[in-house]
Amino acid sequence: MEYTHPVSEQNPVDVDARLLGRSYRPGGPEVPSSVQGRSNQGGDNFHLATGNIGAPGKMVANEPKERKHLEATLHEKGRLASHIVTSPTIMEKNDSLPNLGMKILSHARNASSSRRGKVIKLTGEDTTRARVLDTSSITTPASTADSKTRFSRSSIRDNKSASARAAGQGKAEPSLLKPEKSKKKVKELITPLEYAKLLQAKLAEREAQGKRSTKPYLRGKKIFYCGGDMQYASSETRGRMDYIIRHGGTLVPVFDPAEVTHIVTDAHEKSLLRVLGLRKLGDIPEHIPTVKWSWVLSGFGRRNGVRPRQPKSADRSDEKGTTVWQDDESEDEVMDYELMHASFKERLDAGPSLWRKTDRGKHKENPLNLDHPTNRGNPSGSRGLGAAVNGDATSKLSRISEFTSDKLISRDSVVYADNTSLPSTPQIPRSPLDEKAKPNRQERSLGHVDGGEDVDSRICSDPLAEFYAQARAERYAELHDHSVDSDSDGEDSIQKAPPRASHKGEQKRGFLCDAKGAPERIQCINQDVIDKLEELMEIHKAKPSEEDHWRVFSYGKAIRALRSHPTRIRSFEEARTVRGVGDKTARKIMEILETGDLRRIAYERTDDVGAISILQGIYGVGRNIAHKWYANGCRTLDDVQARIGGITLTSAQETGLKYYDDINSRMPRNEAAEIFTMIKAVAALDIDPKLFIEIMGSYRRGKADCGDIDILITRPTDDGKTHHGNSVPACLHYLLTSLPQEYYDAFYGSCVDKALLQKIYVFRTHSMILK
DNA sequence: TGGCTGTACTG
DNA sequence: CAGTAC
DNA sequence: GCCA
Repeated sequence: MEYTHPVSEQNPVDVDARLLGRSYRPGGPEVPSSVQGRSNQGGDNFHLATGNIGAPGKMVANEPKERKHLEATLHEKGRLASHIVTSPTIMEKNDSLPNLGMKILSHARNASSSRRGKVIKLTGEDTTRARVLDTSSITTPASTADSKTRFSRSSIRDNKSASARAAGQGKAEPSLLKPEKSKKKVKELITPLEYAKLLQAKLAEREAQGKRSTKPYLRGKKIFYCGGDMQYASSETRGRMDYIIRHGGTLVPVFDPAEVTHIVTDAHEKSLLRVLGLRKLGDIPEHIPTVKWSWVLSGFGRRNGVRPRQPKSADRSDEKGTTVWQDDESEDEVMDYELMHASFKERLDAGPSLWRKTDRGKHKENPLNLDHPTNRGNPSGSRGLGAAVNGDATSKLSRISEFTSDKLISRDSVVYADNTSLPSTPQIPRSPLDEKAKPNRQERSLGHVDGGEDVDSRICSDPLAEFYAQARAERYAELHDHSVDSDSDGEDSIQKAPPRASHKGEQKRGFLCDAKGAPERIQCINQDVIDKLEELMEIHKAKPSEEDHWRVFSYGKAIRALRSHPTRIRSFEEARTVRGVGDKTARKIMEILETGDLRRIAYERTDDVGAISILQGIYGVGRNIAHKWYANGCRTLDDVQARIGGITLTSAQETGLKYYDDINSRMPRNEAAEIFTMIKAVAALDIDPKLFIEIMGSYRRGKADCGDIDILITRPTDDGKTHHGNSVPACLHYLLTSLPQEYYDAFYGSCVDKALLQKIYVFRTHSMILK
């Protein structure tokens, strides 16, 4: 059977299907219907047979002069960092599988993506360009670190200590029951319940007399107080009960969920539960917060009408060193948020939720308002500490991948256009990339890597142009199929807008990268909510506990679901309908909708979070290592570099540190294309012209920027050669080692084990997982 | 109440 | 085996 | 933190 190139023009191959491993059986020409169904014309002739690949000599032998250019350019580009990714999953492990996969991470910062030449003829014309590699090594993201760390628990502590002071004063005040003080001897015997009743009675009496408490900031709070033990009220307990009454609170002697608004206790969980007659904390109704005594005190001496707020970042105190509070609505909100004084972490969120309170109409019609300040910008990628992807490179890109939005496929319908809208004129290569005049070599038929110099035969700005239509089709398909998957890049923040989405008279576009020019549009309708939840999730990522770990898991799920939620969420109930959003998250969502903020974020953002996040940003450093290092005194990348605390790094971590910024940042799409093109050329020129090498992953899915470059390598076997033996591994090895040293370092040296090369691995991109 | 994707490399 | 990455 |  004759080998037909997989991506021949008439037959855009379904790479996904191929990767799924069903399509290619050694020696088996038949193509599963699944593949046929998805490939344009049904007859996918691509198959792989066993045999042997070309002589090793061939793979290393030639050293075309172009190669030097490539290397020089690659080098110059300062691209780097990565590892081979093996993704075993798809098929039963099968050594005969022909696919190799590798990922190249890259960084975007220096991307002088405007310059682009023919694949082969990259001249050294701009050697003056900054060599990022040299400068990018250890960059302490001081600003980031700073802003992250400074906003910390200290503010909470401040509150607490203030509270403590207030507590002293509170206790110092004369007892409400002073007259009864005479029964001093008996006081040891009074139970809290009795004492509470006594106090209430006294209060009623006083009120009957028209006396009023001076600062009744606790008015309306129906408090069940639980001291350490409930046998007898200690003097402390009595003092506190006293205090509560004095400040307008209501002491509820017997716990009644229907009446009590707050449970105040500093006791242990067990004591409280015993007193309440409950078995676990979860049995306490959600609407009743369990708070520490410090919460009660938090309103002491506070100016009325002013609510404390977790001061934001740097400007949290003025010159006088006093904390700047921010005014907020209600008069009665003069106390700390309950969650700031939660007695039990498990019940942090318990309490009267804001949105219920405000249901009473206090709030403006805000909830339905769509124009919340969308804190856009840093997509807070999982590692979000790296240099931000520069937006202008990305925006420049927006034009590269335009194509008609009509139904998929026919590759001839793929057009390139400038920023004016476009008819299908396959002739206008006006990509910014081409500004410097070098039309990129572009084979229409993707797989063709004929070592020849057929450069220039095609003009196209994007090596993968052919795939756009298909990718677009995939997206389109996704739209009609709700099994939305996430993107492991964490980059899937694109809204899956209907393909028709037109905007400002601009051409309809199919990819998010195309839409990049219309930033406000590509965001989800619930973007503000998502941002906040993501922020909280990022914080939890830096926490050590299992609990937090799963919380992150959960938030992630909820956030993904929210992204594809088509409508603006306006009610708790609606939020709950989203898969993955439970009661807690729904409440958080409502809080965000109503206030634009999420108090829990401030609460969780403790001192260590910022530093831990930074440490975790190092490739090879996860939760545990990060905390270990933190405990050893490391706070910054410099600390790590200095091996503060005597920490040791694995080789992967060293590399991760060295290329911190690179790994943590994304490159604009065209840069990925550039690198890929070079790699592809190396593969063709130096290794084997028959190699089928294609770019996958986020690039293929049309993202505007890429965190890495996913590459699929395989080889047709129509010539009877195989992937077995040393050949393919050698190919890969050669490919890798042909990269400039810097690449090799990070890319190969650190993360790749030789063992990897002993086998043939399969790489799959995320988009394939689901179907 | 237990489970949360699943696999492979490093040390 | 624990830790990490994808 | 969610879900079955």
